[in-house]
Amino acid sequence: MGNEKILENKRAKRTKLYDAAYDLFTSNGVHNTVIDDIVKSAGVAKGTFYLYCKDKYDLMDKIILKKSAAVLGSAMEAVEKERTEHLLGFQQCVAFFVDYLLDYFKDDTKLLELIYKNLTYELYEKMMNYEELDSARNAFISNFIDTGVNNQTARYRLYIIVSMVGAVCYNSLVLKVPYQIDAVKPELYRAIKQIIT
Amino acid sequence: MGNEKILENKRAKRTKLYDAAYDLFTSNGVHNTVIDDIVKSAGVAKGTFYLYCKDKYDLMDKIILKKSAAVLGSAMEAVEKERTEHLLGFQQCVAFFVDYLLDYFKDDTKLLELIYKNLTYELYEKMMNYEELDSARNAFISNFIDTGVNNQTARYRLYIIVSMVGAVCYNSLVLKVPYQIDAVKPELYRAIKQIIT
Amino acid sequence: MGNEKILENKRAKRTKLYDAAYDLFTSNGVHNTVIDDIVKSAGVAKGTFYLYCKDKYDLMDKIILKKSAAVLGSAMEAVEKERTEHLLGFQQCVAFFVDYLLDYFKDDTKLLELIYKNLTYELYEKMMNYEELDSARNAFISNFIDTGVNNQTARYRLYIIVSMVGAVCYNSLVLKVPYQIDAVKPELYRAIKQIIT
Amino acid sequence: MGNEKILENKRAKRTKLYDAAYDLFTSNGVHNTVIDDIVKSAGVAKGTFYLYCKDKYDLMDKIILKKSAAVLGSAMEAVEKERTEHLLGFQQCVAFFVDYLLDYFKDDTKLLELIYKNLTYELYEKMMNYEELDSARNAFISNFIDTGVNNQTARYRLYIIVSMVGAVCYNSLVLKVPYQIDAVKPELYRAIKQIIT
DNA sequence: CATGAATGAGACTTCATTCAT
DNA sequence: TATGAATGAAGTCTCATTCAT
Repeated sequence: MGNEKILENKRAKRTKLYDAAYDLFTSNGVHNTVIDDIVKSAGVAKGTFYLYCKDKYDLMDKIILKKSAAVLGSAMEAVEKERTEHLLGFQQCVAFFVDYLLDYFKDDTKLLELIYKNLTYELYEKMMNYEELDSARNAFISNFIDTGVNNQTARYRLYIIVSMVGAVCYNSLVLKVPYQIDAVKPELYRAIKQIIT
Repeated sequence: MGNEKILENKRAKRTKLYDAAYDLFTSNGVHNTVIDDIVKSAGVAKGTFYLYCKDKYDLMDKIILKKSAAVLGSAMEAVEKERTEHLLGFQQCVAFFVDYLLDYFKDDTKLLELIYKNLTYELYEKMMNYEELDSARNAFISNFIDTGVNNQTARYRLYIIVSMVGAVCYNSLVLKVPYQIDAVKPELYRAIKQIIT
Repeated sequence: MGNEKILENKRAKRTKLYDAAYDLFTSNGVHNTVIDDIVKSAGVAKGTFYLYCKDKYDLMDKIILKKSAAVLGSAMEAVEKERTEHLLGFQQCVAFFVDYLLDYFKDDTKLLELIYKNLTYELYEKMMNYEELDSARNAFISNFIDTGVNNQTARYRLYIIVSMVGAVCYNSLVLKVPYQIDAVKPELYRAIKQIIT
Repeated sequence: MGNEKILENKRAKRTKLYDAAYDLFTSNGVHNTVIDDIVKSAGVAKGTFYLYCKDKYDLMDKIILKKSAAVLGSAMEAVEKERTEHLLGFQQCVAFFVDYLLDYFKDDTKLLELIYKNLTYELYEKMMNYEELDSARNAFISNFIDTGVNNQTARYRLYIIVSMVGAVCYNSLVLKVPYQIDAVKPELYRAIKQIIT
């Protein structure tokens, strides 16, 4: 029945809004993007915007959440595939994971910037409630524990590694100071290895 | 002559503007502070603002620069004092330096937030041109080299450490996720030590 | 046949719309009630609203008309019952009538407000075309004439009394200034009596 | 100095806004007047509006207050002049006062409508705090007391008279139903006299 | 008849910037 | 220099109404 068509239409509208907003947010910044830009670019009426989001920042949060989950999800998938195919050990898995993200964000520094600049407590909490991520983190932690550290320590070290990698990525890829990512990479891997060991 | 007094007056106005803006930026965020708030709080007329700054973000940059330099300067001074008084080794100096900043920002998370959220390429470059910081960094690097690494490697490791400490500080002190700074601190110091070694 | 059921359904929808709108109009004011509120509260679709009313103010008029007629009708009924049961004289009838309305609106000031604030020429005319009210007024007038005044004078005095009672009610019950209705009541009755005499 | 000119300018702007708004409010109704109409009609920029009022209803309140005070003030002045010139008694003063207002609003029914439709508790309170009105009311009350009633009773009767006159005025002049003011006037005066006596 | 997603005109409000004094 | 009233472009958000299903 027609219900199907309507739902399809709604999905299309939402997608158009998300895509348009994503492009504008990453190209011009959230602050410099106005709702008029978004709806014009999406080809919908202004009122339609408010059927799908409370305001600009609500839309931004949703986009960041969606994109982050997508990136992390594909990274985790890639790690898992590599691990089973090539029987990677824990350190190799971590290195591969970091490598994957570095490569990804190298080609999409704008997304990294969007996420990094707009991460808030609330957004972080929401992100952590994504079950897929949770399972990945647990896998990470349990592998870590196998190396002989206790659970809490493993969690702290993971946190430190993630913070470090994120910050280096952001500085080198987005701010582009003071060193290019490729130059720092060997030392970054060494640091990770040192922390894990 | 009166010239002196006029200059004194101007300096006072500028100071009032800076102080008012700093309080508002850190309390309510840069985005939520309008120029009217600043001039009202500073007790000067709106037009006066434009005699001293190009716009809100120009003022913000100047404030961040000034405050950052002040914090880093006092940290470096403290390290130097401690070093000569207690004959600290390199690792101890680094630990003391990090400790100083952690303590400082624990009591002033708002400044950390202001700096972190608004750091740009341009601002970073300007900050690096402060000679005082430069000399400190050089001292750091040369100490580092004494441990046996080459100059470039030392610079990369310093960069990684600074990024890591900054990110952990920001996450734990400003976003307050996922762990409190005091809980992570031992592992953070261990990570620094591992990277230095 | 199903025709019956359809009509029943329509009546139910209309009733739901009226009831929902009445509650919202009296709780939040007509101005602050939007059509979305009404249809949501009534549990019907937005388009349905336009099958039953031209717009918000059309619905308001209908509601005011219906409610006013109901209140006046029950007041008149009560007077008539009292009159035949206790053989009330003219002045007593008037006092009883006013008393009835005062009591009624004391418990439903919101309705009084709705009526008073939105009474227009058109609405007044429509209200006067309700035959029940007409017959009541005629009874009133003829009783009045029996006291010795001519028809036109009776009508003027009735008009003055109604205006006076309405205004005092509105001020004391809705605006609640400057005096409470119970305090003024004795003087109000005295005034009515003086005008009738 | 130039200060004078600036103040003069401000006063002119305020006056232009008030006058434009008054004309629009009375011609088209408050609801149908938008801020754009007001500023266009006043020949000022939209932002200027917000230098002088919080919003449309704030401006309305101020206008009602100002106009009401002006009308009541001139009525009171006229009564006083008449009283001293022709040695009017209390009843004659009341009649003259009512007559004055009736005449005034006959030529300016729009103002009466504006006041009546938008009178609120808050506005009423503010109006009562105008000292000029207060002194007039006190004169009225004390004259009333001279006729032998106690203070509270005098106040109640005054309140009833004001309500009655106001309602009859409004109905007859604004709604124009059911009788013209000139036809009802004799009975209205009789009613006042009866209440006073 | 009933639905509710979509529309877009239009209302309100803010605020960086200017400029006459 | 210093002032602060005035500006008006630019933004946010609402909501009555339509119409395809």
